[in-house]
Amino acid sequence: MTNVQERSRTRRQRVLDAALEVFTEHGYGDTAIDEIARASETSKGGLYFHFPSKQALFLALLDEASAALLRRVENAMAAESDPLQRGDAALREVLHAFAGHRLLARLLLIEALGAGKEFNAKLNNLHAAFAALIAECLDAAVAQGQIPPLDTWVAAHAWYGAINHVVLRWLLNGEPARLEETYPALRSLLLYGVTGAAGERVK
Amino acid sequence: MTNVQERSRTRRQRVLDAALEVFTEHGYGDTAIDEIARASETSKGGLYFHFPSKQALFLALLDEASAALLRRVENAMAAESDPLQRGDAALREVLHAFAGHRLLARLLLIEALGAGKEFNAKLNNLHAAFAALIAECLDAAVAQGQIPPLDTWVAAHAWYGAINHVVLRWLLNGEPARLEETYPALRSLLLYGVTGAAGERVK
Amino acid sequence: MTNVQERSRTRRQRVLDAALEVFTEHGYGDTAIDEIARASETSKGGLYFHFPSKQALFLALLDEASAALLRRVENAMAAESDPLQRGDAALREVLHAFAGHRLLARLLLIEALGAGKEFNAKLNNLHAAFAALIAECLDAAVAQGQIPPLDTWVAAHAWYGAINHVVLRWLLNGEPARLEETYPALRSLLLYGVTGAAGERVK
Amino acid sequence: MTNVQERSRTRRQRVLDAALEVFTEHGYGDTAIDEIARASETSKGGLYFHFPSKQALFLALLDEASAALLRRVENAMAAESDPLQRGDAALREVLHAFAGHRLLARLLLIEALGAGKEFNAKLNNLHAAFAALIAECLDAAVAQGQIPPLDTWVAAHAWYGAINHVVLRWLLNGEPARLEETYPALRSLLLYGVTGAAGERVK
DNA sequence: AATGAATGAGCGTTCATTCAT
DNA sequence: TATGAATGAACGCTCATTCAT
Repeated sequence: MTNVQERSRTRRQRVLDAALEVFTEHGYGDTAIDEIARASETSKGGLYFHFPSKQALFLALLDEASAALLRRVENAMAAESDPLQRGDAALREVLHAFAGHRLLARLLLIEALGAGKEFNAKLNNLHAAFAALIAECLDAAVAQGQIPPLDTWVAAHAWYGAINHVVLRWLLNGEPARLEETYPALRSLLLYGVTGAAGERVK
Repeated sequence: MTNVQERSRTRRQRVLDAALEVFTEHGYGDTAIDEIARASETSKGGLYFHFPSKQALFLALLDEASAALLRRVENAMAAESDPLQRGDAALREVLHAFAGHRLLARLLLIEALGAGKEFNAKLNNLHAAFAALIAECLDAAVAQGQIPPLDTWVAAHAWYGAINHVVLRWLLNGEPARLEETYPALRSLLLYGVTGAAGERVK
Repeated sequence: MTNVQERSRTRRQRVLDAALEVFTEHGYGDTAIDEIARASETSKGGLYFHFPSKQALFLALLDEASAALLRRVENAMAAESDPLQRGDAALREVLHAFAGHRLLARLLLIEALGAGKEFNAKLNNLHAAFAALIAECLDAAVAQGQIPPLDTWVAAHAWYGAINHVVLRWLLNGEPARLEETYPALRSLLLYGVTGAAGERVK
Repeated sequence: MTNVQERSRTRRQRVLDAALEVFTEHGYGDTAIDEIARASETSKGGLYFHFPSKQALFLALLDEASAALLRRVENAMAAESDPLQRGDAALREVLHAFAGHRLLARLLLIEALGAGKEFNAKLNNLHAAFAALIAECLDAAVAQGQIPPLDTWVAAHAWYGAINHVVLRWLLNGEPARLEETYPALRSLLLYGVTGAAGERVK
């Protein structure tokens, strides 16, 4: 990689970093391009050299964030072979990722939703990819007879929604203080529901 | 109530109705006050007579929508005496309410989130109220020995989040075509988790 | 006319007057909307209330100027019955109008041309209307046997072009100091060409 | 001339060619330097090596175009010895030149006018040079007794204006389809005016 | 000679809000 | 109560120009 490319990548990344910070602080609509330029120690023109529009910048951010989250979760799942363990790993990793990167959480769970219809496709992709990961585990678990057959589409999305909402509460309300301590309760709920079924616990 | 007051209320309500429609179509940030004025067959000045600001109008809308949703769910729950039945009724009613009033769903699940920090308090209230309803059922069920003890805060929010996410998919992606047909799968998941525990099913 | 309409018309007219002045001083492209707003003692927003865009404002100006010029010339022609006298009156009036309203001349002969393709249609209309007036005279003169048959389309446009160019020199170069003193020479040229034909002069 | 100088000239010329094309398509104000750079397969920096500013580039273009037009007309006139024949040749050649090089016509008759006051001097030079050529013929014709005395300043400019306007109509309106077929009518009008004086036609 | 990333002033347009009527 | 003309701050974006390489 030449120096020029390196510097270019540096600048581009600086803009993305600043954009994440500013967008998640003020929201898409209330963020001025000038703010991002200032925060990235660039000029407005320099920013527009790397990103053709505010929308494109936000989109690039969503892409990056979605990919990073998915990568982490996929890696965590790859370390497990048992289907339900893989689902468990996904849950743990999502909580861990969001807990460790509050801005990423804000971006994906809050700002992307209200930013406008243009961004829904990106969100759809993320949701679908996540649900696919979860559904895959569940299907495998069903195939292995670990769990009874169920509507994996609904289950996968409900699973993801349950996690998201808990994260959302943490983001909006600061409750609970440590996001990851919700893990046992969430795990239990998703595996056994509210009726518990203590006697049949897997593993 | 005098005729004047009545007319005033009529006008005010017309504005709220129009605002719901326009806000949910374009989003908070991309909605111009003029549009709402036009849609409610009022003038901009007339609108500002009834609501002191755009923010206040949106807030009033959130209030109204939240209250309406809560009222419906509370009524549905009041008809049941068994704790888990009450939770079941809540689930059914939320799906029913959102399925029958897509704009309400958009407003509460999408627009309110991204509209800015000023509206988070309202959302917090709604989430908290909902979680309280659910947690109350669960606590009662625990007290009656129907279900084992569990973290009702997490369970209540996860429950609500699971529903919301399924509704969100329906809003963003049109999937499934009929929202309410997710009810059985959601019910089963929330009660028994993915492990099913068919033998212990309540009711 | 109510007071409100009157005030509105006043404001609108003030903007048009200021726009004529500023556009003709700096050219379309180099004129900032702020300048026009300042010159018309209005706010930018107020200006945009009356005209939806810079282009529309310029277009309105062209419309007004074209119509005013045509009206003047038509009136001057209406006072004459003899075909060639009518053409003569047109020539005289155009010179008179431009001499008395330098801004109008600049607008129609300079700024409108270079302002962009969007405005060519307006110019085409003006040129066509003018040529039609002249061609009409010439056709009548031919019919009455005053002059021999000729290509009236070319003659009419050449006539108009000859006048315009002399006005243009006056605008760009200040030569001659008094525009109207070119009238006799122009008249003679248009009627008899460079060969003069002194013996056959009409009238 | 060294190879380097040659290459430089080549590059410079490529820029001028591209500039003519782009300027006449979009107008001076709406043309971005990037477009010209792209069209000339150069970089922005490379373009600025050859021309110090956008204005200077346009000016150079005007210079080149004016000079080319004048050269052509002067050559055409040099082939004739009779004064009026020389004027006739000028008329023919102008029509021929513009008909064969539409971009040159656009540049000189449209874009240069509206591009701003900075370019008026160049236009003045062109107009003056042209008028001088025509006036020279006319003066000679007067001296030889071919035509009666007349205001050669006005006649020369009116002559040029008449031609220009016909060309302008062709540029803006596409009328007539073949510019050069206006030649006979223009020639007759300029020589004999609308009154024709058929009996006295020179040549 | 040439490149293209970077600059930053400037522009057209929008829109929440005000206020005279 | 209601109207809509008017305000003005703010914003996304452009582009001529510069300069390190």
